[in-house]
Amino acid sequence: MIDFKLDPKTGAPFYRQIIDQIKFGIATGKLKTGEQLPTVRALAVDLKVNLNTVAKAYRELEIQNVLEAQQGTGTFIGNTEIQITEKEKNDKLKEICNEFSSIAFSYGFSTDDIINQLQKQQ
Amino acid sequence: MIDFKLDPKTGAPFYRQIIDQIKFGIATGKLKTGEQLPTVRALAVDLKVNLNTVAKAYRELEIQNVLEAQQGTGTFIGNTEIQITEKEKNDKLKEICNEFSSIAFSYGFSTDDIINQLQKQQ
DNA sequence: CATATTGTACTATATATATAGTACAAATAT
DNA sequence: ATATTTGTACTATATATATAGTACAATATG
Repeated sequence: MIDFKLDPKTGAPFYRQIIDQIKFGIATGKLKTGEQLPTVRALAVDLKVNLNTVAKAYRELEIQNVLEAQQGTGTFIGNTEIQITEKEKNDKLKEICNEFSSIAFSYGFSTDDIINQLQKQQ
Repeated sequence: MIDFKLDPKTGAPFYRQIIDQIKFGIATGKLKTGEQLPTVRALAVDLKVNLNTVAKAYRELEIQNVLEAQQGTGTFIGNTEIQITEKEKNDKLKEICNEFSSIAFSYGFSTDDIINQLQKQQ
């Protein structure tokens, strides 16, 4: 289970921070297919936010087929495998990398800084 | 001069992203004391945001004694040294990389995919 | 069966953010 | 002097975010 944390300083909306952490949790293997997430009410209490804020995050991820929600039971990590072509994948990767390196550059970081950090993360 | 960039997807307010980039620019030596920033109108056009949004960022930084504004002339980097610790710099890089990789992961890319693409870009 | 739990769906309200438009004061340029 | 540029200061409006409160439907539990 993820140790959810909200940071008001970033300016990023709470519901988006929740979304991010779930996605990252799945990506890094901390959250696995079929695993149950905290209930909307439990996570709301835990993070000291409103029930609606958690529900919004879960709803958004359900629309993206990342989560599967069952009324009366709970919300679970889905089993999403999206089929896309190699070219589409590569274009997307380029797009993401371009966007993020330009952001990192605007903060004065170099490509090497990014690469070093990414290697530490894995 | 900084190459300002705004990212709507992060959820961080534009004015705060501008503040952040100026502070980092000073901290990393890209912006030096006495240097003139773009006029509020010029930067607003450049970033495709409202004049008020840039003005808000500049105003905030003037209150913090980071910038000095002179009506009719322009806005300049003040002489107060911004101390950004290595830890703060590293945290920012981590934050960017986390956001970066979580998005890339949600598209099915691995850290190696990202690193390879970044190295191609260089 | 009845009850509790869980996700869902509303309304209402408050605050923050961003835009649009306008206007003015101070400094500069012509 | 006059006009332009620049920062500043408003009003008004729209949207996004978050909270509070309430209620309901589907499922699980006793």
